[in-house]
Amino acid sequence: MATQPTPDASRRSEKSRRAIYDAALALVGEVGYPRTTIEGIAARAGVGKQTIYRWWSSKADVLLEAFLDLSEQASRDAGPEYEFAIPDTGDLATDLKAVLRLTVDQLKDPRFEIPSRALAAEGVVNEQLGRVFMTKLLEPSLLLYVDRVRAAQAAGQVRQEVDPRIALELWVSPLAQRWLQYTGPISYEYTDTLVDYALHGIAPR
Amino acid sequence: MATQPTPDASRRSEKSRRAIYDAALALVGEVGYPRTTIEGIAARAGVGKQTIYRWWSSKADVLLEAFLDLSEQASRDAGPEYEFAIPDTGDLATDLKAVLRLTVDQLKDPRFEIPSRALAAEGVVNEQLGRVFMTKLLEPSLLLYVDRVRAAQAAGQVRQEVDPRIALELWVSPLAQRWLQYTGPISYEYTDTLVDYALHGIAPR
Amino acid sequence: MATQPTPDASRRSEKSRRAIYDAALALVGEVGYPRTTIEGIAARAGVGKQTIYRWWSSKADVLLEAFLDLSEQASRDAGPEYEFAIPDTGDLATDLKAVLRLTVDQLKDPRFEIPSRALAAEGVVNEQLGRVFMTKLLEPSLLLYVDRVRAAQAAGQVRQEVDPRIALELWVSPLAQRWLQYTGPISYEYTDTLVDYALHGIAPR
Amino acid sequence: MATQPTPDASRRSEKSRRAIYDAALALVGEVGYPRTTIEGIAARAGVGKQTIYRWWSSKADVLLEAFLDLSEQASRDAGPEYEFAIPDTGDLATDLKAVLRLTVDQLKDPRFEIPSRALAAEGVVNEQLGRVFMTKLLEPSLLLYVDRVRAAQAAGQVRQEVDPRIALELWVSPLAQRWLQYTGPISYEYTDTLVDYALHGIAPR
DNA sequence: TCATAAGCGAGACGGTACGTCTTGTCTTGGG
DNA sequence: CCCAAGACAAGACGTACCGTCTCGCTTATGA
Repeated sequence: MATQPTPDASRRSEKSRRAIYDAALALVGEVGYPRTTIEGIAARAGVGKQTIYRWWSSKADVLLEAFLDLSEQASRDAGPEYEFAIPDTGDLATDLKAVLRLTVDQLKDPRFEIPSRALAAEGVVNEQLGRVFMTKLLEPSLLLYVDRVRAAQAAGQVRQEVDPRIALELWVSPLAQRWLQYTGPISYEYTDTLVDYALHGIAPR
Repeated sequence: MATQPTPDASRRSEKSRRAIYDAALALVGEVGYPRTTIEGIAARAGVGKQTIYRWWSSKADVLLEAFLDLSEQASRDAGPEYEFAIPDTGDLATDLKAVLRLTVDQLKDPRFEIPSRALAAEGVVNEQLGRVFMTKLLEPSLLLYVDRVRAAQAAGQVRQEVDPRIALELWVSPLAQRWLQYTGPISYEYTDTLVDYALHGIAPR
Repeated sequence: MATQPTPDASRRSEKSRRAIYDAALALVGEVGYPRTTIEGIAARAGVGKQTIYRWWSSKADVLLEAFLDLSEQASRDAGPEYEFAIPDTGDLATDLKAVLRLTVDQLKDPRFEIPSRALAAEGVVNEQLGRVFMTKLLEPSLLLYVDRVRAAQAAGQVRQEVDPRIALELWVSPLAQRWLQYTGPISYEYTDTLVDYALHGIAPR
Repeated sequence: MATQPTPDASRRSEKSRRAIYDAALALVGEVGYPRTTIEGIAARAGVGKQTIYRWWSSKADVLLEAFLDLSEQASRDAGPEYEFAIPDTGDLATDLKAVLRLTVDQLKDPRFEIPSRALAAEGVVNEQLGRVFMTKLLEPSLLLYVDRVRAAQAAGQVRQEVDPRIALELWVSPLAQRWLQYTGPISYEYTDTLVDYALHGIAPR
């Protein structure tokens, strides 16, 4: 993410950065990722192209940071500890279903959908970006599930030998794939079902 | 005088089509999807650009057909009914683990990996292509799982009320996501674990 | 003047060439040579930039050909043998003065002045262009003087041992320098004087 | 807060000025005028760009002063009254031929040739610069010729009614044009011939 | 049998965007 | 308050591809 001869970050224009984030997100939302261009972002942000090339290495990179910034902002707006924690009512199924319903809502919020879909797509084909996308955006959310599953193990609601990192994929991945690859519709009923199958399996009990 | 709308398919050059498929797959493998261009495919195939534009609507479209063709070829080579059927030994867990191990191998075969990753990525961002990709490439494989799960239901190995279309996502989606989004390593042990969790859940039995 | 991989001249668009010539001359006239850009020419001509880069190697090259074309056109318009011939009334002084007066008029015609000044300037600093400019534009006119001086030698009006190629510089170069380098005003009186000095010298007769 | 309009010349860094002159002349010599950039001069001189923009208005302006400085230096080095005076042996032809031979040598000295050619070219197209170039560099030399011709008139070697300012163009301009526009080779023999033609004309005596 | 109309290779065309370079202005921190 | 350093908005550079458009050249009927 470093550029050619190491520009001096302390002199960086905060105003330009903000304008670039805003322009990038707006354009992706309006015309889609492929038709969003660096020239377009620069023009919309009222910024020279070089200012973009100085601080980012690619369109994907700009958008990734813009989206990261958007997420952080949303977190801050939502209040300190409140959001992005998984509730622990004592009943794992109930808690997972609740969180997944929120996730369904968020996946359908166009404010997030278009840029995150664009980034996910780019990450599929561009491994470097994919890994950053995973690390910075996905991983933190997944860790919350790991914690919740561990708590459930302590409470005797999940078997001790279960690997939480794999367990969470039983509900996260199906939802992710339906969303990303249009392999099926997304609904509260669907996520509820996923949680049930994940907890109890499909075999006769 | 209408040129584009109705090219006469009966006069189509089979040689050019083959050359285009080969060039497209070769280029995607060598330089990656984004740096594969229609001009490049045409030049490599020794074909005029118009010959590509006459028969396909986009780079993604060319690559999709090329990949479809490659898959069919592979099927034919592998023998008539042999491949792509899920075995039915009577034990669902055993059968699924076996098939998933084959899938793991195939995902790591570069012959398939690069083009299918490229198509999957494009499909994420381009809904129309995504749906074709889903319908033509994914769906047929998924249906095999549906059939196998139905058989298992008939044999009393899976609960009657389970929706096979959702059940299969318990093992297919986690694997797909790890592969597509680099969210974790892929191994036989991992897929075996997925099958176990899917069948019996993570809750105490 | 050849471009990268030898474009096929027979397929060249005459319309585009004309449009480029017109746009180039117009722009040089309106904003001057340094602020005339290839992008500007392309935009004004309604032409892709590549069409310019395909056929010309530089802005100077475009303008040179445009100006050459303009000159040829002017010649054709003026009638076959009529223009650009030096009259031969039998009196060298009279003939030279008449031609130089026409030259003075032409140097002051803005239609010619701006582009030819621009080309001359570029030719000063760019030897390759300078030589083409000399060969294609200046030389033909100078040869007319050579012929006229030779005729005068035959008529006994100029000494036999005089080199016509040098002689003509006695009136052409002073005029050229005043025009190019603003070293002095240009008038009929001035050119008349030049002819007198050139014929009879400045020493007492 | 007015920065540009009135820089305080008394605080000007002499070291920077010298470094800029040296860098400018060196770059023009090495890569030619068009590829000499203000950024390049600043970098080479170890100077901020603003230091150039503060004191000069353009690349041409920098180079003009640098060249002027170089000429003055050369004058000083050559001794007080010695150089740049036209000898007066009593014979105008002899004196002019001698001076022109020195001029020929100087025109071929690369130390002077590249920058002065660059300045001359810029002056052709940029009238303001052209006039400064004329006034500061050309005029002083031409005045020497005016003086010498006047002396010759007093001595009866040149006709009284001859305008010295025009007379000198008979030998200066042809030489200048051959040099600037590559219209012919430059040699001692050539300049000698020019002097002869200028003094006695080309008509039979 | 032979014109005739299609597909084809080639590649010029009008465009758009790329990533780089330079301009002239502005800002920061050091002396 | 000059200076070195360099970020900034602006915009031209020359290149790469896009998708459309002609050009001649097979080639394969169908009149």
